[in-house]
Amino acid sequence: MSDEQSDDKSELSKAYEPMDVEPKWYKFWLEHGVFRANLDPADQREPYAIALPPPNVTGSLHMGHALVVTLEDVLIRHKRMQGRNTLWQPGIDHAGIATQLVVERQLAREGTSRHDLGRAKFVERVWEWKAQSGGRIAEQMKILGASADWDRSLFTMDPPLQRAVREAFVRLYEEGLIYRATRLINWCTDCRTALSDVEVENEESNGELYEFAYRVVDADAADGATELVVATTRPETMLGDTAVAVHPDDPRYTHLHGRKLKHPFLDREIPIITDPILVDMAFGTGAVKVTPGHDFNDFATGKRHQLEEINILNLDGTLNEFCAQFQGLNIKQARSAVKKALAEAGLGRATKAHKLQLPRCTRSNTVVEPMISTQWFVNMKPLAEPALAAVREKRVEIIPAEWEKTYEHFMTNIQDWCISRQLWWGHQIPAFHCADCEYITVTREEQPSACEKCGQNNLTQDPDVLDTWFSSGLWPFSTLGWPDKTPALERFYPTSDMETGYDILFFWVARMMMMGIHFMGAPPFKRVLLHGMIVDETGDKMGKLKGNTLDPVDLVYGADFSAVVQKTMPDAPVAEALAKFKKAYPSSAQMGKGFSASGADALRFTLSSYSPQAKRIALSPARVDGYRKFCNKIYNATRFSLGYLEGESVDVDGRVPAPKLLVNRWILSRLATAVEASTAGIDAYRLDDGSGALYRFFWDEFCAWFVEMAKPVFSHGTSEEKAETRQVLAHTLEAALRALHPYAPFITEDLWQRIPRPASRPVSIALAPYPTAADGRADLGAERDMEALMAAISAARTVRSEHEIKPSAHVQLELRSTDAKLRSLLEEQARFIEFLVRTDGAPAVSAAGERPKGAVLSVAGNIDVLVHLRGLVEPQKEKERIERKLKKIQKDVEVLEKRLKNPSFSRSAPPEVVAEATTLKQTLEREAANLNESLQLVDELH
RNA sequence: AGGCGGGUAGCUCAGCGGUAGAGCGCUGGCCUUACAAGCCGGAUGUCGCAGGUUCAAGCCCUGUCCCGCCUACCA
Repeated sequence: MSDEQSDDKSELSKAYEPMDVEPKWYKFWLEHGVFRANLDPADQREPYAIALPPPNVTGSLHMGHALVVTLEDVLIRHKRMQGRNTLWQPGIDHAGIATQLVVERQLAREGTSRHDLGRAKFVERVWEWKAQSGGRIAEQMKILGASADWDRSLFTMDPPLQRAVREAFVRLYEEGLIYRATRLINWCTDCRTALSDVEVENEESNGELYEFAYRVVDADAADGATELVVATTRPETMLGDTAVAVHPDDPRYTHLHGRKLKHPFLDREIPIITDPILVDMAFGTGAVKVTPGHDFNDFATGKRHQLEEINILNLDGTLNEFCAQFQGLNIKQARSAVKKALAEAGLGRATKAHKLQLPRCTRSNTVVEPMISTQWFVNMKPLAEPALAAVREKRVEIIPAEWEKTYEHFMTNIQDWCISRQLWWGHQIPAFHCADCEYITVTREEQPSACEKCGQNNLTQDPDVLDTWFSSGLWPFSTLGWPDKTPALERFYPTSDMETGYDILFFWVARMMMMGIHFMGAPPFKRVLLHGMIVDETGDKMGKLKGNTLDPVDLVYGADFSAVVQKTMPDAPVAEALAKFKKAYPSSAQMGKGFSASGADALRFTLSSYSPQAKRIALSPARVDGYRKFCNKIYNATRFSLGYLEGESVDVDGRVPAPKLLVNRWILSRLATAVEASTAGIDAYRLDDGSGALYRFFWDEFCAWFVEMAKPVFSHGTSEEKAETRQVLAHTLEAALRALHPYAPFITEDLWQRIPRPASRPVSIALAPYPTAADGRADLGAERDMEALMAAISAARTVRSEHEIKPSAHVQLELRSTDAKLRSLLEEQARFIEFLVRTDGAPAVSAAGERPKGAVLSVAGNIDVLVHLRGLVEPQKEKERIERKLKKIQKDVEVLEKRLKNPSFSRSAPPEVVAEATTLKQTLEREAANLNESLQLVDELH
């Protein structure tokens, strides 16, 4: 088609094509600087800021990102339209381990390694990689319409942020909150680095509980003290055992108190100790081997009993020189070798199946080993207390509020944070070791010239880098220029809302809270808005292996399913991958060969429509398709409107019209309600309510009733009526597009640019004011009258439809009511009834009368609706239908009657509830009477 | 083991004290001059189970069974 080119004045095609408009408008917004925050001191507008959770530099856009972008963009666009000075601060995280692993894999493919390259060259290489592929995710966010202030975008490794990180580290060190210590930490043997507690994930797996015996030194057969059987899930760690513990009150082992055990493989004697904390008499054999070097509980036990801590592992997880013949084996090999050796020595005992939790590295999925190591730590208690108080005192609100408990639990049980990582990619710790006096100089200087203690310049920087989340914790203020007092920091700190997934509540939100309060003296945001995790249609987590990942871009641009699965499971046969995919998304079966190009707006609307209360968001492609249709609806409604507005003189000055026609008064009243609901929904972080209110308003009220009723006005109305209706149409459409803009920015901009709008409006709808109730006109009388009218029309339509009257056939309609006001309403609105019901001339309105033969009677509140159907009805079918309906009504009436007869009901229930029940019962009874009458008449129909 | 959340129409979910809702699917009829990506209709629920509070209970309380997630662990 030639009419859908980019020329604004061109005729509109019949169907909406998002791909033809979306890229164009994004460019337009950038050109007009629509997304920029204003730092001009003269700008008096109230600020509103969100720090976008910086995606990993390694990442490409997934559904989780799409959700973040959508929710935050709705918030930002809404506030921007409300006249706030908005800042949506974007950026990218350097993602220490993740990025290092990616580049290392790349090197491995080239047959080299980071050790071959050396640290400096390797880091250079990572920067190169970042320059090539690090910007991709931002581009994908733009596809979704993200209105972030891209000019301010930052990378956590950028020099200003490096400076902020050094500053934070040095201050915490000077305050004694950062310290170095040797203790048991989580060690990933694959990443070869220490991990923090939150980077370890526990996964249940089936293991075994293995029992073996230690022989007692100087065994004395007389008192039975020959051996002690211990139970363990990790036999190989016996190489590091320095005690065996029993419960002091355990009668089975009293005779062994104070005795020693002989290590079967090592020249070591192991004391038997008593410890009521470690030992549960009922579990296993009641005797626990104690390995302080490789188990957190044993470590604590060792501290209580001054036991030796022996490290039996090399950094790569193989057994070290303390392990005699087992040296060099990896843990798995060592486990079976130790068991075999124990069995051969006659020490093996029972093996029982046992479920256990394996700690795994969140990055590499490798089993994490507790290991004694010297690391840097942050003392968390003093930081956590004020962060906890801020939430308790409601200075920071967490929404949904359930998460406050989780937050509280974490903050009160918080352990010190191990922040050093044995990696090369990241912020290197600003600590310098003196070769002469071993003193550690911690400094803001990039390269200090002398040791603070001895003054010599024999300094080497600590090789470790900081946990990625250390720099992320500073994000809300480091991005604004901290530690300098910049205008941006002055204006936008604290930020307003922090919106993110609940999965990083501990990783990120808690740390920002602590750092923000500590360094800035105020929490970094006023509200924490947490959304759930996106899962597939069956509720499973998305994962490459499961073949159930969805690429947001595929939904926006459209894609064949075969292409989709080839991308997620490149190594699997297409048929197999396709089967997995269809199983994960049953609704895709209805979608033919693939996803349509739904556009960013449809995807955004979909993502806005899920309740943020839900922990899991089961994304349905069919739902996206539904919102694609909604976009088409908006498009066509505008197309219809333009047909009546273009070329006419429509007075659109932004002032609310004061129409006379009922339908016009009504739609303005509904508009007021809808835009208020949208704002209320967004403000309460219930975007599902906000978007839903507009969806229903636009489709069910504006299109289904208002536009339909405008038709007879435009064809047969007086010129005043036409002018009035044009004005209301133009006004409502313009306001509706503005209301919809935060959810669906592209289509609303495109259409808004085409329709008549007040001269005072800015260059983009994104800068236009968000509509309020004042853009409509509340009119309760109009709402009440329209409800009666719509009910009557629907009742008549139902009768028509149930009797299978062709739409082309006109019927005679009679409307009766004992209410004089209703009668005059129906007379006034006769032409609309005629048009919408397709009646043969205007319906007859009367107070009461004989019921003519061959008429079907329906009830709409206080209006009886008679449709003359002589000769058009099949009596038998009609009879069955009526009887079915009667049964239902009678049941409802019974329930109501029972309730009304109960004396306590009328005594205790509020009067309006009683009145409601009474009228309802009357209506139902009237309907039942009518149906009974119809039943009698059916026989006479033919 | 503790904590949190959930079990409502075939599916995915809203509703959280006053006649059970939405989208998709199903179904009858329509190419009615904005939209067939549409229009006008229809059907579908012992609101996990058992007790209790209340005039009134998906909604509040107690117990119970499933399903998720989180935290901490019995070696």
